[in-house]
Amino acid sequence: MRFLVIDGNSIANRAFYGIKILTTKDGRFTNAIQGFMNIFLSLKNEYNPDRVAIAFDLKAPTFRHEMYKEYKAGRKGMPDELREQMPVIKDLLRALGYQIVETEGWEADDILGTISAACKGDDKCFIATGDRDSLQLISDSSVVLLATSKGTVYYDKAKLFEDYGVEPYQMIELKALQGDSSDNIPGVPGVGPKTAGDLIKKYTTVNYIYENIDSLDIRGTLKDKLINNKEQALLSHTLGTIRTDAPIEMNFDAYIPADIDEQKAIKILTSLEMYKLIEKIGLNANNVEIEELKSDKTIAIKEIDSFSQLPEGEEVYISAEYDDGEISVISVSLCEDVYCVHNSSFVFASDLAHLLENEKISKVVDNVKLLYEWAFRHGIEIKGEVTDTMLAGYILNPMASDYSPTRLAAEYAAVTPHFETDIICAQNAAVMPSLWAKIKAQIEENGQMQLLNEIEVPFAKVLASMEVSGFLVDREGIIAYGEQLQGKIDTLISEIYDLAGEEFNINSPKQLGEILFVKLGLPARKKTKSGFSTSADVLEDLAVSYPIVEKVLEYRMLAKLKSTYCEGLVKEIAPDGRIRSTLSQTETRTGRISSAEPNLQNIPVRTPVGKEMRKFFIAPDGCKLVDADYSQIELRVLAHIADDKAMIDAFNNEMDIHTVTASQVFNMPVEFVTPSMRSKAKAVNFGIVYGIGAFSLAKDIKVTRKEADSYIKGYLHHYSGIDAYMQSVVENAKENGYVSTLFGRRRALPELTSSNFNTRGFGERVARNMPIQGTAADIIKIAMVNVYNRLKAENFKARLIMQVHDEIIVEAPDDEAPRVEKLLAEEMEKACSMKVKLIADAHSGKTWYEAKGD
DNA sequence: CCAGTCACG
DNA sequence: ACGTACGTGACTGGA
Repeated sequence: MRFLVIDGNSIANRAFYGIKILTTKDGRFTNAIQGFMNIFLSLKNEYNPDRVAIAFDLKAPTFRHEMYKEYKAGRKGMPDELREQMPVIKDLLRALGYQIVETEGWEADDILGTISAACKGDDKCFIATGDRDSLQLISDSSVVLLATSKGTVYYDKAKLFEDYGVEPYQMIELKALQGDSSDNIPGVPGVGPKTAGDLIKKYTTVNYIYENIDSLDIRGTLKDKLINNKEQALLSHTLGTIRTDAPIEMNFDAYIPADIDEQKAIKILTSLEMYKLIEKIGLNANNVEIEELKSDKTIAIKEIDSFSQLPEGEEVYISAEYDDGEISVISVSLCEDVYCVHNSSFVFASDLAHLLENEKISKVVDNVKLLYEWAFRHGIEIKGEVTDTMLAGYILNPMASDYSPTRLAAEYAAVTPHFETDIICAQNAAVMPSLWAKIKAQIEENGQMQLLNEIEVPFAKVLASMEVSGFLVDREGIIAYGEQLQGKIDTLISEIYDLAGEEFNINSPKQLGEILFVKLGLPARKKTKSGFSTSADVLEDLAVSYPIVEKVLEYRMLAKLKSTYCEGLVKEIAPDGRIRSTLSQTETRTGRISSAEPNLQNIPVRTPVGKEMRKFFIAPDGCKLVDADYSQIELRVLAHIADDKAMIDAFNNEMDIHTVTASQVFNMPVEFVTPSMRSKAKAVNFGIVYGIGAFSLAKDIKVTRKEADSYIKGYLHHYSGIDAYMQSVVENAKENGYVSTLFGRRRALPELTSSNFNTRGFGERVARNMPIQGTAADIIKIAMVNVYNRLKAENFKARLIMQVHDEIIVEAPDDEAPRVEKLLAEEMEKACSMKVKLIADAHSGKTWYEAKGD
């Protein structure tokens, strides 16, 4: 028999504090549930038990504690965010077929004790808990699986002896002497882990010590302390002893897991929005009847050979599966039935074109960017009204990671018909009509229809065109540069080894920390859980005094350039010499886009060596790159949203904002502002946008916290509109549960209701930042859609190829470049009219390096 | 698979 | 008393 017995309270606690905040859309906390299930499932998989019990405390004091409940009274109650999750964890475990064990007046660890004590011989007991108290339960038949912040640690007698040098039962003796503040067990004052360990290793038990106190080699103050606190020590011994006689079901066959109640489990998990977990447990939401969600309608999935068999309709729902950019199978729902066409005939594309180019048919697509890309590659234009469920899902909740129709249908409780198919895009198409009805209503209610149909959907087409275009690079140039870097890297490596006096892996922060701070004895500045911090801001301070540190920093910079940029980019170059990044429209929580495989939004620019990389991003022969970027878009947006007169005036008078800020923060005329003052003011401006604290600002610009604090005070005093805005945005967010941009994009902020100081602080900073970053993201999207449309309408050959948050890159024939520069700046500046005007600067050149202009 | 580090806005 | 700036993605080492 293999019995897994779990301290439910303790594991839930671990999970709650170990996982960052998670909530459902309507604000129910779920992080403890999620974490509990992750731990539970991995334990179950690893130890494959045939009996399982999950024990929970049942409030009222136990006998053991009743006598001494004053000692327990100091225990912190659990926070509400955790408390509300406990019943759900129990319900879920029951639905999955496991026994919950709780007995009035007994704590979970007594239940663990009772079960483990009954396991003898071949009956093995696996005790899972986050509480070291339970280590006393270890025996030849019982082991403890201790959940820690770093994972689960397996404790048997040997491991316990290794760590504590005592037998399991002696854990009680240790605790009786050293006490446990978290449990309000007093122990003997002045005796800590060290003394307690020594005493118990030598004399085995507390009783033995007291019975022989005068004949033992214990003297001085220690002896006095022991004698004076004898009663307290014996009391602590009793308090620390886990009982093994809890009145629970002792016929262990009762703990054999029962069958899963699929209906119930899926219902619970769906309401928790834990779709991944449904799969992980091996359930399939689609195969299960969820009465409330299923309509009585049955639809057919019809696999047809040709689009000519498709009935006519005015609104179709489209989901496709792609294989390397080509559609392999596409499903079209006309509300009634789903028609599924495999790409098996040479007329597939032209047949599909008839559907897509028919402007009388409106299309609801599940990922319109991919369809636009397919259409671009086939020279097809999608006509008629187009909208997208994925983008709609993102607008409603940018915190999700999966926007597939089946997942969204579960999230939005769409009424789905009965259907049966293994084809993914058919499953998607089948749920799309009801899903679209649901989310459309929600989008309308939120006033986000414009955001969806006039910004995001048209923007998807722009992104598609950029992805199809790609960015031309100089492959040979990158390779040559990489070799050049390698030469310097090799030199640095040998110099570093010389200075260190041995060879080691410089890339390993662990080994590097060991060399620098232990072997060479450099002054270590604390940091990180797992050892010394070797991050750049720590090393920079040391670099002036220690050549090896300077070399390490240089090594790091070059190694990064070589591995991430030279090697990483070369791998991604297509046969036509172009790099095609994936641009995601639903990745960020603020409305920005993200670029991946490769990321072209973080190509070096801040250092001269790094900036060289941009010389390899080029325009083809006869073309130029035109690059335009916004000047201070986020601060301008902030000035507008906060309606801050001083900042608005500064911008509208075309002042340098950092200099103006410096003159205010340092209280002097602009002409006396020094570069160092300007750079500090710049840091304050950035900090303000991020929701700043004095501590972090001080760290960033290396001034005292007090000074940093006075900068911020001066800033908010002068820019009083911003001061007022920063307060009101948080207040409103607390009231509404979300923040939003000028264009109605929202981000929910469940963190604001947290009782945890850090979590709440994070929520407040996000509340201050998201409307700014998000509005700027909205504006550049609008600009890009307008640029795209104008380039097309005015018959330019120029095409958009990249976006880097406040910067747009276009590839244009030489003769178009000057006009494109103008067009770009113009569209960017008029994308949004605010109290502050927007400024965009455009430049062109043969390479990205040249086109950057500064 | 995560933590540490570092590239960008 | 405590931890401390927003948003991303890629690479490396090591559990």
